[in-house]
Amino acid sequence: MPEGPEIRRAADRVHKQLAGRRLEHVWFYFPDLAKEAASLIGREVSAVDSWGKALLTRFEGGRVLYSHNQLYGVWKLHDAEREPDTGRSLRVRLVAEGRAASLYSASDVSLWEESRLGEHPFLSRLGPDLLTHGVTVEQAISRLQTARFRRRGLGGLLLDQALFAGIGNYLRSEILFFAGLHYKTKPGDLEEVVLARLARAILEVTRQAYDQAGVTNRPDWAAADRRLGAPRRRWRFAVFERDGLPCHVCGTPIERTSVASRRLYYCSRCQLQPGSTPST
DNA sequence: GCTGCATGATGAA
DNA sequence: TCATCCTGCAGCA
Repeated sequence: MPEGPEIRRAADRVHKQLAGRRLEHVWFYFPDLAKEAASLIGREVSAVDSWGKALLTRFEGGRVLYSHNQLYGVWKLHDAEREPDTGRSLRVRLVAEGRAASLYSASDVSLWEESRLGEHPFLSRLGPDLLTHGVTVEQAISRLQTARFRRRGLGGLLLDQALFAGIGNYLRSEILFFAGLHYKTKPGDLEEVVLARLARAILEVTRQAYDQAGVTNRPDWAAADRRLGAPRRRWRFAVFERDGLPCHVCGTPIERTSVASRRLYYCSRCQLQPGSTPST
């Protein structure tokens, strides 16, 4: 569950499982944290939320557990008595009133004092979270026009967590496709109306990924692909991982390239390179 | 069994 | 921009 929307969904699930309940057992794989586990017993889990791809579990008394799943971490919810059947390595287990949440495989976990969370090396560099910080289209536009962002190509820029926290590699391709923009486009070169279209795509695609559990494809396109019996990875996205397949809008085969050392998918006809004119 | 790749991020150059 | 770390897994012997 790697990108922001999926981390948000994980946070929701852990929140529902533990929030308002008192911890009776805490286990950490990491030696530094293991020493502190006992100090959390008896505290209530006050809330679980996320900021970009970071998940924050907050405890009564101002303690916060930071965890980052990177590419492979996963939270599992279960009864305290029942060990989940997974071959993965357990990193964190929180048990409150018989209910448990276990984090597997993640390697970036740390415990913080709420008041010092601003000093966290990763969190301190994050831009606003598109889902939790209620970013508006107007705010997104003005952020894209900020001096330190406006001169950078969107392909690299969208992955920069300092712009907006939570956008990852599949959202990048999807957002650019729905905005009809090429990855080399720079926000500073865009007319107001196009910039607004980009800002809306950023917000809407991210919101849809959250609502639809990571499905960013347009519902009717996804339904059509699904009817053809395509596997999930083929109908989940509008362009991502669809290289060679026809664009849903114009039929041109989707292309794959590499931008900022990550794969990026786009339609060369719907997402024209800045300065080029459409061919007929 | 081994290799390469992954929805991520860092640090050196 | 590149190598590197983290871990799991798909694909291929």
